[in-house]
Amino acid sequence: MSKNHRAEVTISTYELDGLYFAVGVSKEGNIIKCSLPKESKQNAINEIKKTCSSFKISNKYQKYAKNVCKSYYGEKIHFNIDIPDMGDFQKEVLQEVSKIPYGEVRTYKQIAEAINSKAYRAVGTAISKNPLPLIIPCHRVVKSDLSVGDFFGGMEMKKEILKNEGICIVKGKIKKKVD
DNA sequence: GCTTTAGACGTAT
DNA sequence: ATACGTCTAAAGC
Repeated sequence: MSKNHRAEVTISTYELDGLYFAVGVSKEGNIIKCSLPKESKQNAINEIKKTCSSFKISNKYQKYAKNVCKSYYGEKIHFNIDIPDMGDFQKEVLQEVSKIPYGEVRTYKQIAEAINSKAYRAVGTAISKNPLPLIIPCHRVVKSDLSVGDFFGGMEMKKEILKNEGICIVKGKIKKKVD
């Protein structure tokens, strides 16, 4: 069978303090996948590789990887992204999630309601498949009782990211800001 | 407070 | 058709 004309993805990585971040960028220049911080460069790259059949590694988009890193450490970054090929429902969910402002959280229920659905669990499922953690801030989505909830990279990581954004967490629960 | 139970619904197999 | 999921609400301990 002839060839695989699947779009080629360029993978770039960035390292800080022993943590490796990777992004996969399409030909059009959109980030289509990013990894959470990993302990090795290879792990970070593998995370991207899994989602594409054709790729090359280059430092061309290192700045994007760096921005992902910055977001992890609580810097407010704007990315121009394009939510990739997925079902409508999933897309709506991710779009809604990407609207959550820096330093704030929403619950799964609120996300469901925002798109006129009662599918709370499906929202969780959709978010779990978020290809762009940190960029699409799924870490800002928490349970209705304000406990942190799950996360692809583990609850600890979710908590850390939220703290880096200045969100206060006490005993695993989001603490409303007092000002 | 914690655990179980049933409910709701998109997705993967 | 069946099972599962980053869930919720209600009920019982």
